[in-house]
Amino acid sequence: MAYRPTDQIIHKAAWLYYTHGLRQDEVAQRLNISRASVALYLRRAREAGIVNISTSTHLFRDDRLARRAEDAFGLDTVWLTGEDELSATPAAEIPTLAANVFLEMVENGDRVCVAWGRTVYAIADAMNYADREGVTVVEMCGNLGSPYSYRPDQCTMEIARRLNARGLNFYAPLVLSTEKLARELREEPVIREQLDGIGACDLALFTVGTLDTDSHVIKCGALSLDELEKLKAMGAAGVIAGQIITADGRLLDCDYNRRMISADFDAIRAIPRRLMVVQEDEKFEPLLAAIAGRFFTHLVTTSSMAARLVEHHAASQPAPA
Amino acid sequence: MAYRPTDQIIHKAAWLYYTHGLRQDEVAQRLNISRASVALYLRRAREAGIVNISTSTHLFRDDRLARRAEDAFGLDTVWLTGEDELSATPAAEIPTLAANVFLEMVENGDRVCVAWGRTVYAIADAMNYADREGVTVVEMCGNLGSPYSYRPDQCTMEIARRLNARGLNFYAPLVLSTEKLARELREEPVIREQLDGIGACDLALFTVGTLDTDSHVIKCGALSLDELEKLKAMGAAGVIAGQIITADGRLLDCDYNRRMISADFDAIRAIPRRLMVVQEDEKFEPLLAAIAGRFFTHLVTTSSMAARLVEHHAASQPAPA
DNA sequence: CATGTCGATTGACAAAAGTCAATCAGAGCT
DNA sequence: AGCTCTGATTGACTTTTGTCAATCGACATG
Repeated sequence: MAYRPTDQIIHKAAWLYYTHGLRQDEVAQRLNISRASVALYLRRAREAGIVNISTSTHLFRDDRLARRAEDAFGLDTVWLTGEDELSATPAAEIPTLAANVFLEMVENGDRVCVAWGRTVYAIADAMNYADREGVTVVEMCGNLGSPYSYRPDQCTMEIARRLNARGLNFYAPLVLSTEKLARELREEPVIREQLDGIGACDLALFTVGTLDTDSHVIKCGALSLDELEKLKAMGAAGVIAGQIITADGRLLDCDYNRRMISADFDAIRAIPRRLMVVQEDEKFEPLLAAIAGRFFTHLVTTSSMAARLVEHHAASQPAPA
Repeated sequence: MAYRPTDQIIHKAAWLYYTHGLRQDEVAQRLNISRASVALYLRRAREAGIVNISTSTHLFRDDRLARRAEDAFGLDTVWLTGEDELSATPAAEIPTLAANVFLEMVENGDRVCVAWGRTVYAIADAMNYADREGVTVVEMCGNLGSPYSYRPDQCTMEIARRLNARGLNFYAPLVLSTEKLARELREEPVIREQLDGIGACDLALFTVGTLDTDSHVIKCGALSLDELEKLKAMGAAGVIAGQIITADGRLLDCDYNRRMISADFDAIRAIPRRLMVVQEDEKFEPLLAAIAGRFFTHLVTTSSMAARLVEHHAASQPAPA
């Protein structure tokens, strides 16, 4: 909030250049500094979100397939990246698109809730700096040591930084060793408050996880391969905010879930706008489960995934009126 | 709404250039067009609001004087342009600043209400293109032939165009020749609906007018010099949406006002965010009247005007607690 | 069918912006 | 004071971007 001394001149340079359309040398002259400095300041201004450059994401929504997916699953909006010339590797485009969509969805004063994981981190990384006001970013679930280069709390903090927002971390691990401890921890006032705060959010950003051998929960060591197999036998189909769900989108009744500190599903569904981002083809089944559980209202994914979803939907619900 | 065929490629070029940070020649190569075309498309994208470049207006709010003005008059936010190096002619900076502030205030789905006049037209002219969704722009009052190069309805339409919004004009003149006719016209369903719609707006943009010999109402021929003198003798202090107000911000009880088709003052005050923009030093008295009538919640003006306002306030309300 | 018109497109050149090594200024330390 | 480190600033150079006259192509018209 409080501007550092040099921010004043950066701000002035940005105003003259971007708003008044002066050239860099004119700005330099006006502010009595070298043109090289102006160029530097302008980069700073863009990085700090003093200047916002955003590209409309309409293009990705103006797509037959996206509309059909919206209709099929009753979603507010679907954005798709195709295999066109926009990107060499379509999947890698997802985080960029998601970051832009997310930025368009955040409004001043919003309280937003983010999950964590590889995809969410990639989104944070691809996100532009923006100067929103009064935004708060909270975590959706407890933390976990991570095998990747990031930690869950860094995810939240990075997004908060990009949005010029306040970031609040969860002061709890994701999974505890006993159900009793989890229950007790959930009743701690600090934790209780954080859990209760999730339902009061305006916007959520999250993904659905797989239950493969190289899925997140396994890699983080939260779950052993043995346990995984047992859970799959019990009907585990995907992971939402750390919690295991069944194919019909309900919380799987198992010990693991009971040892968890994470958002209550009703709280998640109480958030009006919920953006789901799915990058990997392997997440087809988990995504179906997430749809069944009505976990999200907005979706960013690949065209091929959307095609599979729509096809599956048509097959399972034959002959509409 | 519906994109013309070439918009697709403009959109793609904008995405690759602004979001992915490719150079123009790389974009050209990727899309199989010449680099010159890319440069052209990018300009179009900026003009059409597919790409938004905006500069934060914080700089103009981070000002002691602005804060004092906010406190003194209970306003939400005040933005000031000073006599610094940002502009050769400080007053000419006002429309630019106001346009940027206004753009920051408009949110998707808003219904905004704009008055008309030289200042509002200058603001429309300085406004960037933006791609808001579901915005409606309505006029605040009836129309009048104008001695300047613009017409009231053009004001509304221009702002609508810049916001990619729907513009609705008032189907009535501002002043009629008899009170009876005005009353009858106000009861016409079309007009009634338009008048009623004003209170349902989310945001308003307007100015306060003077009552000098070269003021708007005179120049437009709505009022003769004789009438003007009489009205001033009756306590006329300024003009809000065509209507004459007294120094304490109330509607002046006169024949002229009764012949008017314009927004009801309570309807105006029912709009949650109301941006007042004042450029000319001569508008000091009218602005005081507008403050007294609590017509606005946000203000863009010059530092010198703000200084006079704050000084006046301090003098009239001595020794606060 | 030739001809005019209008917008889209391009190549070539001029203008503007980006970059980087070198320099400078100040803070902190011995 | 002298030294070192860090970050800001700049001049000189390179790369990228903006512009515009010329050309192309589709369509309408005499």
